[in-house]
Amino acid sequence: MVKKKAKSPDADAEQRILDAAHVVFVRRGTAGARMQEIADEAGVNKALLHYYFRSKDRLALAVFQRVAGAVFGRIAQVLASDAELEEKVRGIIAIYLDQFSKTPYAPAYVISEVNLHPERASQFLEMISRTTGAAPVQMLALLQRQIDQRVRAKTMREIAADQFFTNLISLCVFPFAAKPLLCAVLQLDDAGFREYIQRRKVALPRFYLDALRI
Amino acid sequence: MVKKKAKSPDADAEQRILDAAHVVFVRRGTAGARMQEIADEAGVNKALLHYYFRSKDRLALAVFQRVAGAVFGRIAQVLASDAELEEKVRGIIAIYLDQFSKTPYAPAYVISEVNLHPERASQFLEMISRTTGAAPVQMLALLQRQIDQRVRAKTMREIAADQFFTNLISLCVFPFAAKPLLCAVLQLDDAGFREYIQRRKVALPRFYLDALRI
DNA sequence: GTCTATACGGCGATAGAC
DNA sequence: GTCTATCGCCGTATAGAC
Repeated sequence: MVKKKAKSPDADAEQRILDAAHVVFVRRGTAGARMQEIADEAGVNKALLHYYFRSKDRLALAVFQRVAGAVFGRIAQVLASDAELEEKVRGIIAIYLDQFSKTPYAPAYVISEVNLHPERASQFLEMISRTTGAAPVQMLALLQRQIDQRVRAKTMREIAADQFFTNLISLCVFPFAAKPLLCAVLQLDDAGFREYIQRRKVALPRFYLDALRI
Repeated sequence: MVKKKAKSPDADAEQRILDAAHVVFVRRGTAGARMQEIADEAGVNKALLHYYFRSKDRLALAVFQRVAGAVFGRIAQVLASDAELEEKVRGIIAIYLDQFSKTPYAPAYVISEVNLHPERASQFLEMISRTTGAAPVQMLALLQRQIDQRVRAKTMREIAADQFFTNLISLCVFPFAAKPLLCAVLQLDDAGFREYIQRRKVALPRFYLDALRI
C-alpha cells in the first residue's frame, strides 16, 4: 500500500491519483466528489483508483490526513516550542497567513469534514500527537504557564489559555474558511482578497498583541 | 408555492418538510443528504417533497436561505444601526454567542455551502440587502466613519473597517464552525463546550475592546 | 394533497483481458 | 499495473391511483 515502483513514465500513478483526489474532494466536498472525476483529473482509469485505494472512503481519509497535516502540523510545533509568547503569536500568524494564501480552500474543507464525519476529529488529534510528539493538552498547559508568568511579571493581561488559543486560531483561519462570503461582503475579487490578506499580515499581530498588553 | 391551507391535522406538510430538510441537510451536508431521509424525518412520503419543492436543489436553496438569514440578519441590523461602536461590539458578540449556542451547526453548514456552491455567496448578499435595506458596503462605510471619529478623538486605536469587521466575526463564529476540532483539542464534551462559551461571553468583549483602547 | 409504484440514470465496485 | 466492460444498488424524479 505504501510501496512505489520506478517503472511509470512520469510521477507514480498512485501519487497522481492522490493529487487528483486532493483537488476533486476539495472542489466538490467528499460526498459530492465522483470517482470518475478523480480518474479523469489523474489521467487514469476509474478501476485504478480502487486498485490503489480499495474504496472511496479510504481515498477520502488519505486526502483528509494530507490536508489537515499540512495545515496544523507546523502550528502545533510552534506552540509546543520554548519560544517566547510574543514570538509564538507572530510565528503562528505568519505561518497561517502564508500557508493559506497558497491553499485558501483548506480551512473550509477541514471544517466541513470534521462536522460531517465525527470520527475525523479524533483522527485529526491522533495525527497531531504523532507529528509533534506532544498531545494538545500539554501544549495548552505550557501556554498557560507562559501566560501566568507574564501576568505575574505584569507584562500581560490575564487570559485563559484556551481563549488565548482559540482567539489566535479564529483570527487566522476564519477569513479563509469564509472567503466566498468575505469577498461578497467586502466586494473583493481574488486579487483584492490577496491584498486584504497582505494588510492583515501587518494588522493582525498588532491587534492581537495590543489586546493583551497592559 | 407560498399558499397554505388550514386543512392538515398538525403543522402544514410543507412546513414539516422544510423543518425536516433543515435538520437533514445540516446533518449530512447538502450532497450527502437523501430525499428519503428527509421524508422519513418529516413523516411524509418522498413524492410529497417534489410536490412542494420540485427538486432537491430548490429544497436545498430554501434551507440555506433560512439558516443564513437567521444567522446574519440580526448582525447586519446591529451594524447598520446608529448605536455607539462599543455598543455594537458588545451587541454582536452577545447575539452571536447566544444564537449559536442554540444552533451550533449553522456556521459550519453555511461555510460548507458557500465554498461548494459559488452562487450561494451572491444569494447570501442579496438576502442581507433585502432584509436590512442596506448593502454591506454601506455598513462598512458607516463603520469606518465611526472608527475615524473615535480615532480623531483619541479614544481608540487606528484600524481599517474591514479588519475590524472580520476580526469581530472571526472571533464569534469560528469556535462554532470548528466545534468538533475544538472539543477534541481542548478535551471538551458538549457540557464542557457550553461552559467554554459561557466564559467566552465575558472574555471576548474584554479582549476585543482591549485591543482597540489607547 | 398524499400515497404506491416505477422509470431512469449514475455511481461505487469488481471481473477479467492484456 | 492498467485497461474495458459490466454488475448491482441507490437516488432523484415522475406517473398515476385514491
